[in-house]
Amino acid sequence: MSSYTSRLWSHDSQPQFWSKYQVWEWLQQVMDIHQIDASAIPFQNFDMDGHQLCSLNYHDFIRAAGSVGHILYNSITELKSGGRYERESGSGGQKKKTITTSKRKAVLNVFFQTLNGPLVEVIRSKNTFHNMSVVLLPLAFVPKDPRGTHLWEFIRDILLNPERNPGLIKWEDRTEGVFRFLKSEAVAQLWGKKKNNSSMTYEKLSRAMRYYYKREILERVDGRRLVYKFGRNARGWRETEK
DNA sequence: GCCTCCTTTCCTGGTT
DNA sequence: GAACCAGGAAAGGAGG
Repeated sequence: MSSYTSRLWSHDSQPQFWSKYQVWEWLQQVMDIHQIDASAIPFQNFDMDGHQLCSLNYHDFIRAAGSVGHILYNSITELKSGGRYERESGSGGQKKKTITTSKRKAVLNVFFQTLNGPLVEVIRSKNTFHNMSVVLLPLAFVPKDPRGTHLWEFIRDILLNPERNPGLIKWEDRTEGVFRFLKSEAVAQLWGKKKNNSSMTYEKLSRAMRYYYKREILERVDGRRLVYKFGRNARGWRETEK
């Protein structure tokens, strides 16, 4: 009785009463169980709550999710009938995934925004699901950190939305993720404003940036002042993620 | 209350 | 000399 699926779906409300978020949870669940690549599911077609989801017929699912549609349809049909959805034991003998309640709760802290936005890679780590994996999701589906936006995300968002904050930071090499601060103190002030810290300076901000080197969110760019580069653990800045 | 994470602050020393 | 870079150390704040 500790399986991920039974924990998730046995005590939750009927799918008819799911929120949008719970629909997303369910999609995640099906992806996990069936080892489906997230890119195979067009999430934008499932921007709906449980009531709307349950009103879809088989053909709607095929239209919305293509080859994965029948899996989703079977899943939701089982859940609507009050059953627990679990993957039938296949020839591969794959183990069912498990997740603890506390981790589940961490996921439930996520909230929804609108569905417009680029696709970004999301690392599922100990704060979400038990296994480290990477999935591609619409930005609006990305779990928000309860602590708020991280500095590197703040920087990334300025780069991705230059019209909002023109002339602060610019790409030096878009494909490589290299960028340069044009107005370092102005960026620091903006960051400070966001954090309600009027004493923020570029000196302090840059120290925080340097901590990202170790975590490979940023990479060093030797010999160039005010120049940084996104590292392998920075997500959502690549054009291909849109 | 303790722990972890993510900064924030201060600092020293080096480089441009 | 100013601005920036690098990184150690300690502390703060928030969530789990």
